[in-house]
Parts: sequence; C-alpha cells; structure tokens
Amino acid sequence: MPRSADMDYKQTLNLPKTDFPMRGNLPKREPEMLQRWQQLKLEEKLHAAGKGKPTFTLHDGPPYANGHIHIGHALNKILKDIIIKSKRMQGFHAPYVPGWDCHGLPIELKVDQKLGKQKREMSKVEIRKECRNYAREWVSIQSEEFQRLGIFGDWQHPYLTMTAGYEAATARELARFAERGGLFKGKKPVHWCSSCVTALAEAEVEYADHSSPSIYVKFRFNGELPNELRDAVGERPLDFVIWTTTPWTIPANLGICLNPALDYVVVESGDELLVLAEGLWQSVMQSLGREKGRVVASFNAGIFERQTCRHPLYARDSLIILGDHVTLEAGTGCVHTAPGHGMDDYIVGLKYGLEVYNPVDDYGRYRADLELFGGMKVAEANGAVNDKLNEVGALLQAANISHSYPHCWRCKKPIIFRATEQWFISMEANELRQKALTAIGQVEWIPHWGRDRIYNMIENRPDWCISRQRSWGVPITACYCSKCGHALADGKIMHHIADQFEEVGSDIWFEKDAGELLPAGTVCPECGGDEFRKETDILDVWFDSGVSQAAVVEPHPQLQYPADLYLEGSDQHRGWFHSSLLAALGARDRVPYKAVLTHGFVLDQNGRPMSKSAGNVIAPEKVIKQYGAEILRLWVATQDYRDDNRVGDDILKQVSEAYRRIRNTARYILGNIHDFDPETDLVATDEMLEIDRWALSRLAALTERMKRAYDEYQFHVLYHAVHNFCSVDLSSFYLDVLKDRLYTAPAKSLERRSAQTAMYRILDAMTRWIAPVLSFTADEIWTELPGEREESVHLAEFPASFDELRDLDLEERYSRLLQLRSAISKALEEARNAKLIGHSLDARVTLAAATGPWRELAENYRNELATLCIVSQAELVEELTDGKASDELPELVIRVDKAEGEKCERCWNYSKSVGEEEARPTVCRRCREALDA
RNA sequence: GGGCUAGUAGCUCAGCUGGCUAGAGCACACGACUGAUAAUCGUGAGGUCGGAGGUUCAAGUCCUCCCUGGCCCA
Repeated sequence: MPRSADMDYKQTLNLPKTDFPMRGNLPKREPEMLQRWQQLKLEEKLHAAGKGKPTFTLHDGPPYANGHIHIGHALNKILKDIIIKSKRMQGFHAPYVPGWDCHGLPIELKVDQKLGKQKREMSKVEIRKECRNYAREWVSIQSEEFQRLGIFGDWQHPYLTMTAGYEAATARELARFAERGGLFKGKKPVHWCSSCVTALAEAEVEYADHSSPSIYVKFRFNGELPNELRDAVGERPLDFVIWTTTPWTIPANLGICLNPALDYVVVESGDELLVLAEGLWQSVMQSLGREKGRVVASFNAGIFERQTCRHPLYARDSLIILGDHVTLEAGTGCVHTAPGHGMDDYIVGLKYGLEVYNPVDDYGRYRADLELFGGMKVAEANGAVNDKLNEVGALLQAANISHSYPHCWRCKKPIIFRATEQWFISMEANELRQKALTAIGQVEWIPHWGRDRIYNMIENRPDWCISRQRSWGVPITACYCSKCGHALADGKIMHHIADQFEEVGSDIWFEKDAGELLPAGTVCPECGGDEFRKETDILDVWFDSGVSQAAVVEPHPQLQYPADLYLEGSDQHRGWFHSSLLAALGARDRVPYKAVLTHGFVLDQNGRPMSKSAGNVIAPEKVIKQYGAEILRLWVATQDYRDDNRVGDDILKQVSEAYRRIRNTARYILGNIHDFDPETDLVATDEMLEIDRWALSRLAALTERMKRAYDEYQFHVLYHAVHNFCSVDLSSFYLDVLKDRLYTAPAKSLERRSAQTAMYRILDAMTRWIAPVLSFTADEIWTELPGEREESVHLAEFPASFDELRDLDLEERYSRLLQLRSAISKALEEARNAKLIGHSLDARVTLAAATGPWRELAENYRNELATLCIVSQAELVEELTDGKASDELPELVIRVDKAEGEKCERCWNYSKSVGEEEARPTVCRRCREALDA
C-alpha cells in the first residue's frame, strides 16, 4: 500500500504519456489505415508529388489471374513495394503499374470444367468470353488481396494482357517478328490424343499404367568400320541393338543415339556381333534369353558419330548420333530415335539436322502413302510392325511390359507423341541468340549469378515454339491459301490485322472470315489464289507477357523505357526475363531492362516446398488474420531473399516479437516527447548532453547503414540494423539510462529537452526509414509525432545525411564505457543473487582500476558512472582490497554494497541528502531542487 | 543426369580480399523490477562453421570429392 506522500511525488514526475497503443492489433487496425489512405487520396498525391522528379521504373511482372494469391506472390509484391516506396522517399518518381497475365491454358481448363457439356454447343468467341470473365473475376480478387498487403500502386488502371490494346500490341510485336524474318513454320512433337483429335498440354496429360510391347531390334551397320574395330570385327556384319516399347514408331526411325560419355562393347553371341552399352550388355543378353556372349571389343561411342545403319524395313539409312539423354537405366544404350515422335529425339535430331518426320495423321493413322503400313491405326500397328521386323530377321525379341504411360485427361485413352506443324521464333534469324547473349552482359543481374543462369539457358535453348492449339489467347495472325496451302505470315498483313484488334480485341479474329480480316486484294504469292483460311493456333502466353515491355512500359506516360528493374522469382530466368528479352530484341533490337533482381522460393519451416498434399501451405490470408499484413511485410525484410525463404509459425512468431520490440521502442519515445514541440524545444546539438549526442551519433551510423541497405536492396540488413538499434543502443542502454533524467528533471529543463531532442530526432528518422517496410505502423507513429509534417510518412522523404552528428571519438569512448558498464552489471547480478540488492538503484558501486586506459576512462567519467550504470552511487578509489576482479576486464576491481543513505521517494535513488529538510523529509536534494524549479 | 544455387547456435542473420578463445538479435533458462507492465532490465547456457580430404605457419574464409536442400531443364 503506497503512502500518500508517495502518490503525491509521483504526480511531480514527467512520466511517459501516449495514446499510441502497446499492441498493434494489426488485423483490425490495418484496414482502418487503408481507409485513411484512401480518404487522403494518397495515391493521387504520390503521383502529384512525383512531378518533375527523375523516374524510377520498376515494371511489374504479371501474375496469372487464377486463384487466390499465395505467399510467394506476397513476397514478390512486398519486395516490389518496399523498393518503390524507398525510391520515392529517395526523391524519385516511382510509379507502380500492376499487371495480370490473363490468357492461357489453366484458365481455359477451369472454364472448361465449369461449362462441362455446354461447351460443345458454344462458339470459340463465346468460350473466350467466359474465359475473359473468369480472368477478370480473379484480377479483382487478387487486386484486393494485394492492396490488403499495403501495396501502393495504380490499382484503378492495371494492365491486363487480355485488353484490346494489349492484344493489339501483342499481335503487332508478332508482326514485327514476321517482318524481320524471325517467324517460321516448323514441326515439333506434342502430346496428341487421336481420339479427341487434339494436342494436349502437359497439364492435360495423366500418367497411368499401360501394357506395351517391349522389343529389341537389330540395325545393321552399313558405314565404314572404324579402325579401332578392324581386328575384332573384320568383315563380319555388325548390328546395333535398340530397345523400344513403341514398335509403331519404327517406321519413323531416322537415327540411333549413343551417349558419348558411356563405353560400348561389341558382343559376340552365336554368329552375331551386337553393339550394346558396356553397362547393359549382360542384362540385355539375359533379356534376350542368351546365355553365352563374349565381349570382343570395347570402344567409345564417338567413333561412330555420323556413321549409318540400314533401316530394317525401308530403303534408307539411320544416322548414328550422340546425345546425353541416353542412360543405362533401361534399354541397350543405343536409342531408337524418331524425331517426330519423341522430345529427346526431336532435340537431338535438330542438332544433327534430322527431319522431323511424322507419318501419322490427326486420327492416329499412318498416312496412306506409308509403305507397308499405310492407313493402319498406330494403336493396332505394333503387331504388324513386329511381324515385319521378324520377317526380315531384325527382331531379336518381343515381350510385353507394364509401365507408366501418358493418357488423355478427358477420354482416358493412351496418347501418342506426334510432330505437328507449329510456329516458331528462330533463335538464329537476325542473330537473335547472339544478340541476347550480348545483351545479357549489359544488364545488371542481382544476385550476379543470375547472369550465368540465363546465359546458359539462352545459349542452349532451341527455337521458341509459340504455337498453342487452344482458344484462349491471342491468335497467331497467319493465313493459309485455300488453293495451295501456302502459309501467309506477312508482316504488313499482320500489322493490318493487329490494327483491327486495337478497338475490339482479338475476338474479331474468331468472329470474321479471313477475307474480311485481310487487306483487300490480298493474293497468295505462290499460286495467286485469293481465298484463305485462318490459322487456328494461338500464341504461347510467354509471348503475351514477354511483350509487356512494348505493350505497357513503352506507351505508358508514367513509365520509362527501358525499365530500371524487373523483380521476380528465380524461376523467371526461364520465364518472363527470358521471354521479355527475346521479344524485345527479336522485334525491336532493344533490351527491356537495366537490372534484374531475383528472389528465391518460399519454403516451409523445414525447407520443403509448400503443397496442398503436404499440408504445409501458409496462406497470406491466414497470416493477415492472425498477425497482420505488417508481420508478413516484416517477414519479407527478415529474409535474405536471394536464397530460399522459409516461413512457418515459429518464424512468424519471432517476426512478431521483433515487431513488438520496434513498436514498443517507438511507443516509449512517443510517451516521453508528448510535451515536446520541435518548433520551440529543440536543443542545438552542441548544447546537448554528451550521451544524447552519442545517441545521435548512433543514429547517424544507422542512417548510413539504412542508405546502403536500400541502395543495395538488402532488406534483411536493414531489419537487423533497426532491430539491433532498438534493442541494444536504445532500449537496453540509452533509454534505460535516460529514465531518471526524463522523469525527475524539471519538464522544461535543458537536461530533459536535450534528451527529448535526441529521442525526437531518432524517432522521426527511424519512422521514415522503416516506412517502406512497416508501412502501416510507420504512418501510425507518424501521426503521433509532434511537429509540422506531411499527412503521411509516405509523402515524406528519407532523412538527409547525418554526417555532422557522427562523432567517432565519442562512440569509441562509449563503446569502452559500455564494456565497463557490462562488467559492473555482472557484479550487480552477483549482488542480486546474494540478495544484497534488488533494483540496481539499491546499489553502491566501488571501482578500482590499475593505471592505464581503463583507469583514465573511469576517471574521466567518474561523475557519470552512477548514472550510466543506473546505481545510486559509484565511486572510483585508488585501491580496493575486498573487491572482485572482473572476468572480462581484469584490471578492474569492483565491489557492490548497499547504497548509502535513504531511498528518495521521488526518484528512488538512495542519498544521504534524504531527510535533510524537515518539510520534505522523504526526498533527496536533487528532487527538492527540481520541485522548486 | 545437366545449368544455377544454398547449407555458420532452436530461429533470422553478421563474419570484407585466409590471421586474436566464431559474433548479434530473437527464442530458451534463471533472476530483478513493478514509474515502458500482456512491458522493461540483468545474468546464463547454447556452435566439431553440412561431411571427408588437401594447400598453408594459420581455413568458417582457398582447392577437390561427397552428403542434404531449392529453382529450372532433361
């Protein structure tokens, strides 16, 4: 029970006072802040404030308009937002135009599912309308979700890849490719369902067990025998043995592929000489049911490169080629290669100039003109092929195996791999590949290894297949002559069509006939025909988003070309960074970005990718509900995003603890400057107390770190710096030491104003520094800070340099004082454990130091020691025989006693001066003076 | 299998071009305070720097191999 006098004196103290709540209550207050920003018309004001300033263009990579945002989206957008906000506060005009990727298969599939059977009676235009509505719905949902994260941007005018203007721009860029000869028609194998008569994307393929034939086939070598094998083989026939589970592709065989890194052997079995990989020959012998077999020679695959074997059924050769994809996992090490029926085969075939030969039609039948099997359904052709192979003596063995095989997701029937006509962008025309490689060297990649990553991809990638056999996308605006079938992809004509997209969008392609779309008088350059049919393929969505540099950055009045920065996950080296580069160089010979920054992926707490099936998904929505968006924002700043980013309950808990530390530090300062007006009460630096100048020097140091952290996009450095500053410099030392002065000195005294000046300047600066990350909280602090200021911290700028506040000598002295303080703290802790003291103010410290720097320091600060250590008395003596030497600083001997005198009821310091005055017997002299002031 | 990349206390991160007994904060344990109080302060414990070789007077830091993850391909 406090005595009445106690209460009276408490009234005379300057205790902290603030309405700023200790707990953020973020889930509830953030929406209020969002509303406030809207009422302020903050976005408009930011735009207005940007006028006349240099522009910083961060071009937004469009997320796919399908499904709720996940934590990876949050990471990406928050990083962008931090950068945009920090650039603004550095004095740039930094507009942010968000975008969405709206075309493509996933949306079309979702709409398919929704429509069900209904779809069959609908026209392409109607289906596309459904897709458009679907995408638009998700755009608006995701937009809300992003805004809830506190992301600033022109949300009223985002760019969508499905708007008329964007589609026109897309078609126009394609026309440019055509104009420059970068567009060509070729063949490429795709998953094909012969029953649905359609190409299938990877997402539409299901894998299921299926029984297939398993055959071993001999290909008779008919080239010139390499010298290395002369002795072993002589004049005897040599057979390369291939293994396949699709005999029906044998008619399309054009090559045999060996791995140059593997060893091969010639095995003598009966009267045959068989070529097999060394690592497989014995198991093959076993499969063939042959007991005997003898290796008569071994060799490296390279000696047979570009030699030939005879096709067992047709009068043509099969080229012996080399490829890394050949493994020892199955087969013979000699891989049957049909470029028209397999992806590996296709790619390796390109290297060797093999034809992409496909003798199979849309319905899964061999073309009528195919020798031996013409007109036969390939699904039923396996037996016939085997019989024929057997007949010519090439079949070594035929059996059946069960294995995983691709099936159509819709009709559930097994599908085939089959080359079809596709549009490509050539990597070689106009030296696109070389230009891209050169351009990569001119771009700044952050982190630097991004360069190697994309360089290797561009260096090795095949031509860009931009055809998709789908409905929901921008059409490839080519036509075919109805008479001769000639493909018309003329730049001028394509521009003419693109112009028609400008007003009404690309739907017009599906609504009108070729004759209406083409310029009047168009004739086929081959046969002079004047009737055409339209291409039905649409563009790869990567082309859509790849042209955003042309469709958005270039024409947008706020943005500047090229963009200063692209910022996406590291998967986009293959995706958007890649397609943007090729699209910009291929169509216009320009590089779309000056710098590219990548972040890693979000993983769970244990470093595993998140997935529904693993049940480890952390939805942004849930984090927002439980902790607030601010915690998600701060989490982003804790991560070194160049690597993978882990998130989980424990991590989020830790982040919210850190948040509270920062928040409470701000709150405490606000409480202590409630009666401070910077207009009138600010103390000039050279009149401030030394420790207050030290605090400002630390602020100056922090400022330098902040500047660098923002410049280098190193937000985790920023986080740690701010957090350490709050914990170490402020809370545990400076603010703790300050309490006595703040509470007990007269409210308007220089001592108190000096401290308030330091605190005010610290909080003002810190609030600005954290604003890009803690956007909600910073603005909340901002409105509580005294002084004239902008309506929102986001309209303010970062603090100028504080170089003049930096005092390295002072900091050096204080770092040693802190060491001394720490030694004393340890001694106090021992005294506390011995029940000698409770609060440190109960203590009297006696200190002795041998001559030397520590002695000197202690002498220089003998009058401040008590204050710095928050003890009632501290004395420096010549010699101390009954003290204890410090472990860390052995020159120091420390003794802790109970403080002398009585405890002052007002300031809680012990002092002999308590009781000196009869009228006020319970307070010390210092307090009496303060009360009289 | 290939390209790129990461692996320092339970967690998030420092540790520059090799040089003091490897640091910080948080979390944890114990204690103090009750005038930052669902706060604040102090003390303490905690690491064979993924592993194994090697170079060097000296290696978390350089080299080789291996292990475990991630992204993108195949």
